[in-house]
Amino acid sequence: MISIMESKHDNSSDKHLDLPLYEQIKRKILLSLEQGVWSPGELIPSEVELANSYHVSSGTIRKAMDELVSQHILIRRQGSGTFVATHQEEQSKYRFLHLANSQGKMKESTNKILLCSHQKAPEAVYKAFEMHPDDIFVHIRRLMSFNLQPIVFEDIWFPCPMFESLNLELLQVWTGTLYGLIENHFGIHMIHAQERISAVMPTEIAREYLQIDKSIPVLDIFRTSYSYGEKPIEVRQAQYVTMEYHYLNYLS
Amino acid sequence: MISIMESKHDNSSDKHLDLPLYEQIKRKILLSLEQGVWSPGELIPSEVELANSYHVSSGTIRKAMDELVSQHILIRRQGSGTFVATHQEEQSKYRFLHLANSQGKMKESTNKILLCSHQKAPEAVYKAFEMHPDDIFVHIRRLMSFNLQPIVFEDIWFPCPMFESLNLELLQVWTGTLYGLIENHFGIHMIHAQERISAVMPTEIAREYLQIDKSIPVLDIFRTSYSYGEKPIEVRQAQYVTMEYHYLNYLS
DNA sequence: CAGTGGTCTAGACCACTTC
DNA sequence: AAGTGGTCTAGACCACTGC
Repeated sequence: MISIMESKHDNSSDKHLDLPLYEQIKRKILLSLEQGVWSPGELIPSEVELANSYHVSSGTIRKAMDELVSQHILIRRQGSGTFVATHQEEQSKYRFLHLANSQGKMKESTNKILLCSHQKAPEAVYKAFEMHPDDIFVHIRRLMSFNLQPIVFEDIWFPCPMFESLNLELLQVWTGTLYGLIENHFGIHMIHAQERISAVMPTEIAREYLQIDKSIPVLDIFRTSYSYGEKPIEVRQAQYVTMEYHYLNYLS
Repeated sequence: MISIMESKHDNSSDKHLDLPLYEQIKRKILLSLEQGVWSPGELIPSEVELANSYHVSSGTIRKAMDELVSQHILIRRQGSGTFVATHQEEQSKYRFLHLANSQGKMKESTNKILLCSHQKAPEAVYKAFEMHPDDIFVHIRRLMSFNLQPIVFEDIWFPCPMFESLNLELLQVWTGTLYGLIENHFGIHMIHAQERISAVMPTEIAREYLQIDKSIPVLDIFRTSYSYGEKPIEVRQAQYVTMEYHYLNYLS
């Protein structure tokens, strides 16, 4: 295997000596994204330009990009170019929301912000961030409804000081998705998340907003979301009413 | 775009005139798998052999196979060849079981078959197969335990007459996974599944086997599994105790 | 019409497995 | 040593977008 360092470049910080070229390039692109060289939605250099600047063939660039495209990190548009993926496109609006009724689809949704404050977080939250009990977080509480029926009640946590400026007014003015706002105001794009799902009896406050009887169990969904660097960016704990809608998951 | 039909072959039933070559080849391979030309675990022809027999370059064959490999339909082993994927490898034993405790992993599991009979199925089941109320199914009931703790109680349904010969003795003799048995005795490989998850109070029979109090809610997971032809092969309804273990899902 | 990504080819060389 | 998949190249031509 020929590394970029040995063969052409004089990039003395290159640590990927034994990795295939396309893997080295993939990591360089990811690093550029992590460092904000290209922002969500932005056009990145064309395949031939990248091939020239990395001194590899365009086939190698394509192989590196193929993987990033399949991970929804980049988006190719034939004739236009390759773009940094964003949560602000219509198609990815429900990418992380696995909810459907028995007919398979969702009706119009509405989002109501119930509160937004800066405060300490419960243990499960600060531990997910590997932070401390006294650290301050932005806490957002909201209610999602489908067809005017309340379905999801959730508490969302972002760490300070990074998200210090996130406040109620911003949230209420913004008309897109929450992840779209995070991209727009902080330049951070969520690329994947993990959800831990269990069945519980709803908390009293959730039950009140979800307008269900206290005998009705709900899904408890604890999500941790990650951006490019594999560091957690957001944690949320949601309760889903699953009488009409269900959590849908595809296994492959 | 040049189709195989127009250019080289005389395959008069080719309907993929406008698809790229690699897509046409991918479908031909899938069709061969569906028709049982190659069985689970079997070695398929090498890339150069396939390139010769389809009259395309090896790069095109690779592109077709890349997609099938990423869908876990084929497995490449450098130096040995390309094989039809199977559920009998250690790595795919838990491919469809998204269960983990807070430490992230599962202890040893044991499977107890509670019953296996041939009978009519409830509405949700025969409808998922687009069959009729009077149709007969193989019904399997089983209990999965982790670390001796009962966690999953499930009712599994396979349609007759295809699975007529599936019986209690077969199940009790078999030491691998259920999907491994299905591959071994029926030559059918499950490639993906859909799960619909909700929170419910356990049924009385489930509660008894899962040894939980009647105040404890459980996950209700309705799974439909598919083989190559996108026709449903198996339906199961499971109840998961989520006090120690949780349903884990990765979003991307 | 220039520039982009999408498809396809032909072939070199490497890494690995099997005999 | 022979055969397999894995990496990488150089270049042709097509389909699509935007000016």
